[in-house]
Amino acid sequence: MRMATKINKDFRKGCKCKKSKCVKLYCDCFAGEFYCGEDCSCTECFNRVEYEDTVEVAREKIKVRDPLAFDPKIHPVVQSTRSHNEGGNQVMPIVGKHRKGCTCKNSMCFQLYCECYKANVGCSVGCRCEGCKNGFGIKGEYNVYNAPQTMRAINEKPNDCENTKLELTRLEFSPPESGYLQSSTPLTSHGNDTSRTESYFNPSPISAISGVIGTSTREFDIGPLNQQSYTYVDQSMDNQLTPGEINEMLDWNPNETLIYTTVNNTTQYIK
DNA sequence: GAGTTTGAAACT
DNA sequence: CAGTTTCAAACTC
Ligand SMILES: [Zn+2]
Ligand SMILES: [Zn+2]
Ligand SMILES: [Zn+2]
Ligand SMILES: [Zn+2]
Ligand SMILES: [Zn+2]
Ligand SMILES: [Zn+2]
Repeated sequence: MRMATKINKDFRKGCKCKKSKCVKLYCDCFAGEFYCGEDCSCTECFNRVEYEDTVEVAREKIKVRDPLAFDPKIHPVVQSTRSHNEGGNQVMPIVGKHRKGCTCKNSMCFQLYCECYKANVGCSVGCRCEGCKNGFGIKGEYNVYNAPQTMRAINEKPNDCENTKLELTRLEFSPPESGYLQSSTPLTSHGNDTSRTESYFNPSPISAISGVIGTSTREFDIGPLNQQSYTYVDQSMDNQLTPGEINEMLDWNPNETLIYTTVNNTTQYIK
């Protein structure tokens, strides 16, 4: 099964390293396991194919110190799900968490100095930032960007929709404090096109007022064992209200239980 | 472009 | 681990 390919728009702009010789993690090219290219204006660069042995030694040395050094820094957070076929489930990571978290002291996490902000993700429990003002999610604040990792998707038929093609995907998770949140999105059938754009509903109360916050375009593939896989072509966040602003508008208290369903594009609060 | 600020990476 | 230094990018002017 092929893994999803991330397309980073700012990908590979070229480094300007002077002292690291581009064989330390200071160099973004090296850190991303890329050789330096034409766009780089580095000095005494060893991060080139002709020095591949040197590069390999340098990589291994760093891996001894930290085996995860070259792993992705941003881990996806499952925040939306939709059924695609009988019993099938596709989950889409839109947002993520920084693996280590940041340690910002003076930039308040709203400048590109902050690795979380730079990666378009909110600060999470792993961050040790001070005075966090990360617009994607403030550390400790309960919002979709700080979504807990314990999430599961449950597909079921709504009570009075037995004879329809409607199916509900219920996303459940336990908020950090207490409470219980449910979100439902109606099943939609899909055609034979291999590339398409889908909209996803946020599992938090954000969907109650703004609906779509993220879109993705992806290409489907049928791999060995008839497994469905896909490659991301593009992802974007449309609604740029911060989670904090949205939660404030909703007067949403994470300690309260909120249950609602969305059927035929109508949101109904159960209580 | 030069100089400053910043926080991750590297080092002790 | 913690404290310090090094480093390249982000930022400012
Ligand atoms: Zn470099
Ligand atoms: Zn480079
Ligand atoms: Zn280089
Ligand atoms: Zn930060
Ligand atoms: Zn952070
Ligand atoms: Zn922060």
